[in-house]
Amino acid sequence: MPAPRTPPAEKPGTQARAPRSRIQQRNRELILDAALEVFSTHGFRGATLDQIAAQAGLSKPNLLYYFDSKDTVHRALLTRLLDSWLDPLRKLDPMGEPQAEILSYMRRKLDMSRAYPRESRLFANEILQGAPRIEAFISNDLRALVDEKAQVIAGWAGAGRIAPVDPHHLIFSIWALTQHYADFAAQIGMIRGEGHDPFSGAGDFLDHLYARLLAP
Amino acid sequence: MPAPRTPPAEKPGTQARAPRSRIQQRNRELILDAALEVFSTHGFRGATLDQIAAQAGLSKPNLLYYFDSKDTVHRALLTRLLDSWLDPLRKLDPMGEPQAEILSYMRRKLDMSRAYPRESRLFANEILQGAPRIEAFISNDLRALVDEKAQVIAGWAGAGRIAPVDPHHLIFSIWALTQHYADFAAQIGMIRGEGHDPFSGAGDFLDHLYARLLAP
DNA sequence: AAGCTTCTTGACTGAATGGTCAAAGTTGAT
DNA sequence: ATCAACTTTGACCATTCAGTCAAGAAGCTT
Repeated sequence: MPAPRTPPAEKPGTQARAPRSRIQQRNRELILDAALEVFSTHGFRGATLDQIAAQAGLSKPNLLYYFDSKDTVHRALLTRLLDSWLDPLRKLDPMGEPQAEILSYMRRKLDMSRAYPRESRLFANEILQGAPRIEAFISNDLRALVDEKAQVIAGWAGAGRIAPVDPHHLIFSIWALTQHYADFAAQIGMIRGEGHDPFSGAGDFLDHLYARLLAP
Repeated sequence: MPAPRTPPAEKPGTQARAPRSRIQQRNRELILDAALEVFSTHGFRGATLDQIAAQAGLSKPNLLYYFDSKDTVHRALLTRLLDSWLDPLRKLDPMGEPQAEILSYMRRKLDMSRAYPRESRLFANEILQGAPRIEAFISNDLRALVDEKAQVIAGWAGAGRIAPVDPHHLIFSIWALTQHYADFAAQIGMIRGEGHDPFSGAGDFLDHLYARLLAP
C-alpha cells in the first residue's frame, strides 16, 4: 500500500495553508495573481470568478478546487497584503534622526506603491467600499500603530527637532501622496503621456516637499 | 382636443434632457442621488439596478422608465460631475498673486471634496478601473487645462515668485491630498474615531504645507 | 506497470441581474 | 368630468453568476 502523500488530507482550499505539491503552489499563485488583477480594478462585487479563472488560464471549477469561494480568494489576497501593510510605518525609528526617519518612511511607502500598484488599488477599492472586510485591521492594528508613531512624531516636534506639525495629518498626507501615484496611475498616464512612468519625478518632489515641511 | 403637454414627445429617458414635469424632476433627482450613493461605493459593475431602485424608493421598471439603462444612469452622473470638475483649476488666475492662487486652488479642491465626497469617490472608482468611460475627458480637456496651468506655475517659479517646483507634481499633490480626505474617509474615520470629522484640521495642515513648499 | 491520490472539466443548478412589456393607475388641461 | 398623456408596476425573459458534482485525466510512489 502506497503511503498517502499528505498525512491528514482535509479537502484542499478550505483555508490558507502551505501548498503541498508543485502544482498547488503554481496554481494558487496563478489564481491569486489573476484575482489581484481583477479585484484591484473592479472591486469585490464587480469581479467575477469567470473573469479571474480566464485571467489565470484555468477553468472555473478548477479555480474553485483551490479556493472554496470568491470570498476566500479575496480574503487570501487581503490577508497577504495586510501582513506587509504596516511594515513601512513600523520601521519608523523613534531613536533615529527625525527628518530622515520621516523621509525614509515616505520613501518606503512610495517604493511599495511603485512595486505593488495592484495591491495599492486593492486596498483603495476596499476603503472606497467602506472597508467592510478590513474594519478590524484598521480600527485595531493600524490605528494603534498610527497612534504610537504619531506620539513619536509629536515628541520630535515638541522638542523642536522638526517643525511643529499635526502628526496624524502628516501621516495621512504621506498615505495620500504615495498611494495616489499607484491608484490614479491611469489618470497620470493620460495627462503626462502614456509612455511616461507615472512615478518619475515623484520621489524627488516628495523628498523636497517633506524636507521643506519638516525643517525646524 | 387637448394640446399634448409635450410637443414632439420622443420616448423619455433616452438622453439627458430638461425634465418636463415636477414628477420627472423629482424622480430623476431621486435616481441620480441613489445611483451616486451606490456607484460611488461599489463601482459600475459592482452596483445593481435593484440596489439603486431600492435606494431611490422606486421599482426597477420605474427607474428604467427614466433612464434607458444602467449605463445611461452612470453616464448622467459622470457628465454632471465632469462639468464641474475643471472649475477649481480653471479659476487659477495667471494674473493673481502666485502663492495665494495656488493655496486658493487647493482650498477649492478641498472644499469640493468635503462638500461632494460621493462624487469624489465616483471619480476615484472610475480611475481605479482604468478610466474607461472618461478617457476622452482626461486625455483632452483635463490634460489641456493641466498643461496650461502648469505653464503658468512654471512661469511663476521661473520668475522667482514661488520656490522652484515641478508644476505637474504640484498639481498631482493637490489632487492626492484633497481627494484622500473624501476617498479614504472610512479609514480616517476608523483611525481618528468615528465621531471625528475626517476633514477637521485638514485645511490648516494643507495651508501650512503649501505655504512652506512655495515660499521663495 | 499498478494503484491510489491529486487535478481537471463538462454539464448542471438556483439565484441574481439587466432589461422588456402590456396593463393598470394617475395627472392635468380643457 | 373627460380623455389623452404621463407614470407605475407585476410578471416575465435571457443572460450571467457563484457554486456543485461526478466522471475522467494526470501524477506519484511503489
